[in-house]
Amino acid sequence: MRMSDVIEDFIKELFEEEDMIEIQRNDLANKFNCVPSQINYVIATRFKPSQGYYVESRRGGGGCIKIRKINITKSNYFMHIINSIEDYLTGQDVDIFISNFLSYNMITENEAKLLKVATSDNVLKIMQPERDMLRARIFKNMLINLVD
Amino acid sequence: MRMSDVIEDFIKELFEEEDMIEIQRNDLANKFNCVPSQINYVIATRFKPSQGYYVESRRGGGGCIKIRKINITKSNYFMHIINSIEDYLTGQDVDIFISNFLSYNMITENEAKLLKVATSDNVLKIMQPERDMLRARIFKNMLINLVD
DNA sequence: TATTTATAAAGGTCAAAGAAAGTTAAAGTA
DNA sequence: TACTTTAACTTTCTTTGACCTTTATAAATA
Repeated sequence: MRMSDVIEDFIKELFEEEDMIEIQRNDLANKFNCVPSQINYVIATRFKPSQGYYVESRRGGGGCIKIRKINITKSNYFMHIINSIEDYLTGQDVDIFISNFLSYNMITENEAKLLKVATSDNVLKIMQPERDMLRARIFKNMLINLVD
Repeated sequence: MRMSDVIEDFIKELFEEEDMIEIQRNDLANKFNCVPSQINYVIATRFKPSQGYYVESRRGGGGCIKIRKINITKSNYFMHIINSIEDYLTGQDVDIFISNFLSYNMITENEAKLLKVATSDNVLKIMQPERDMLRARIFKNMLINLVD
């Protein structure tokens, strides 16, 4: 197992209790017997905002690195999306939503495929504008069921 | 016996215990005294998706190749169900299918909810017999996406 | 006492070296 | 001819180290 993965796991375990953790770069580097900049590497690659983490740090004596886990709860996120969808929805809109859900790890690959296919033109196969209307209903209702 | 066949057999033996295996290209090449790219050749010719395998890999230090074997019985089962569904499908039929899928652990709870809601009367809200027809299309197409 | 200066203690950046795996094309073989 | 083996080259990710910037604190000075 890569050193970076070990460090990543260690940091993620710290989040089990708290939403905001503080680490000291040199301490960590010491603990895992690596150079300090490897800690930066791990943070840069595994704790990006797109992965739901926000990092800030302070240098100098007593300095430290704070990592906050942005916990947009899944239900808040989905409810917001659901409310933002009007009565009609195009296939393109759906694609954009789904790729966002995936990049925020809100849904699984399988769930993505189900959302996509159940709202696809090929499957709905009815006239416009009823099709976009039906698509909106199906999509919204599916999302409601992903809110846990 | 060809080197490629030996390597193929070796990899297939690894699947006896697990559905997902991890190998290191250079290690394998070393073990069988061949060039690393021969491993790629074996994977490309013997572990294609059409042969029921799905491959992903990571480069760089500690990199590896993961091969997943898709569960044939599961896909057979789904394909059988899909083929057995005619042009029309009632909400009750759907309920029965879903509860079977769940009891055989073929799908997750979330997937079940998605299948259910995307085919429910409340959501489809169109006249019969078009409703049962649309339901059949949606349901079948969703299932197709759960195969593998 | 208040302000400046020096020093040490953090963390940051970036690029080179290293470690895998991927690609492709030529050569060999059945 | 089709499949296999080999090897050179490419891409991606990780590790390492040298050098930089910021901050806190203690010492020196006005």
